[in-house]
Amino acid sequence: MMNRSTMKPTAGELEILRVLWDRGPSTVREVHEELSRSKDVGYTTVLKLLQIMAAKGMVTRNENQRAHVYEARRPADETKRELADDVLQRVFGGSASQLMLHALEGRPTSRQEIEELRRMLDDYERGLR
Amino acid sequence: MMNRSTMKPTAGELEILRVLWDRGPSTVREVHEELSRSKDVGYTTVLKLLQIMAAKGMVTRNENQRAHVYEARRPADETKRELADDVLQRVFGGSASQLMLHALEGRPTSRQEIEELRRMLDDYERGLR
DNA sequence: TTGACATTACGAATTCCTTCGTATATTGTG
DNA sequence: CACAATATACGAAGGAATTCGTAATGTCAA
Repeated sequence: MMNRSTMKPTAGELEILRVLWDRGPSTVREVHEELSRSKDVGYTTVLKLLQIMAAKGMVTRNENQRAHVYEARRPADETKRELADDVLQRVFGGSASQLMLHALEGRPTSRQEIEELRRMLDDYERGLR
Repeated sequence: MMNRSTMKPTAGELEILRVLWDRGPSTVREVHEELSRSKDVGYTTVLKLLQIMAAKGMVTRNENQRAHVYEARRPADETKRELADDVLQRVFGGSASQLMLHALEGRPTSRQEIEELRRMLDDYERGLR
C-alpha cells in the first residue's frame, strides 16, 4: 500500500474530511447529519467510507463509546497543502500564478478579495526573510 | 452522460490533454513519444485513452491520414479554469486566498514568483474596472 | 505482389470508488 | 426481561479508470 502519510483522499473521502476538520472528532451519525444537509447519502455509506478511511490510516477511530468517534489523522493544512500542490503540478506545471489566474477567472471575484490576496502575499513574503 | 462541455478529465486524460495543449494536433505516436519521456506507458494504452476521450467528445479526431490526428476540443484555458475552480470549491470552500496560501506552502517559492503573483493580481484587477 | 511494419479496433482483466442491503450486536426503556 | 432503537460489520453490485494483448487493417518498399 501507498505511504499512508501522503495518501490523496478521493472525492468522497474529502467531503468527510472536511466535516471532520470543521467539527472535530465526530460519530458516524454526526458526519452523516452534516453531509445530509447538502446531499442525499445513506447512513451506512458514510459508515463504510469512514471504515475504509480508518483502514487506510486516514482517520483514527476511538471505540470507547458504542458510537465510535472518528478523527482526521493528519492536520487539515497538511492535506490541503498536498491537494493544492497536486493540482498545481498536474494542471499548471508548477506555475502558481497560472493557478491563481485561472482560479480567479473561474468565478466572480471581488476587489476586496484581491486586496486580501495582496495582504496574504505580503505576509507570506515576510515569512521568507 | 454528463454534459460534454463540462466533463472533468481524469488523471490520465489530463496528461494527454497537456501534451495536446503543448504540441497542438498530434498522432497517437507523437503523444506516446512525449509521454514516454516521463513515464513508462504502452502505445495501445495511449491509443485507447485517446479513443475514449474522442468518444466522450473531449478530443476531436481527424482521420484524413492513416495515422489519425487528435486535438483537444476545448481551449486549454477553459479546462484549466474548471479544474482550478473545482479544487477551489471542493478543498477550500471557495476561498482563493486559502488556496494560494497552501499552494505556496506546498513547495519552495521564490521572491520572483511572488512578484509575478502581484503583477498577476494587478492585471486581473485592471480587468475588473 | 508480398512481406514487414505501422496503425487502429476491440475485448478483457484488474483495480478502485461508491453505494447500499442485510446481518448482527448493543443499549436503554417500558 | 424483551422489544425497539441504534450501531457496527461485511459482502457485494455497479461503474469508472487504467492497462495491455491480440486481431484486423492499411501502407510502403523490395
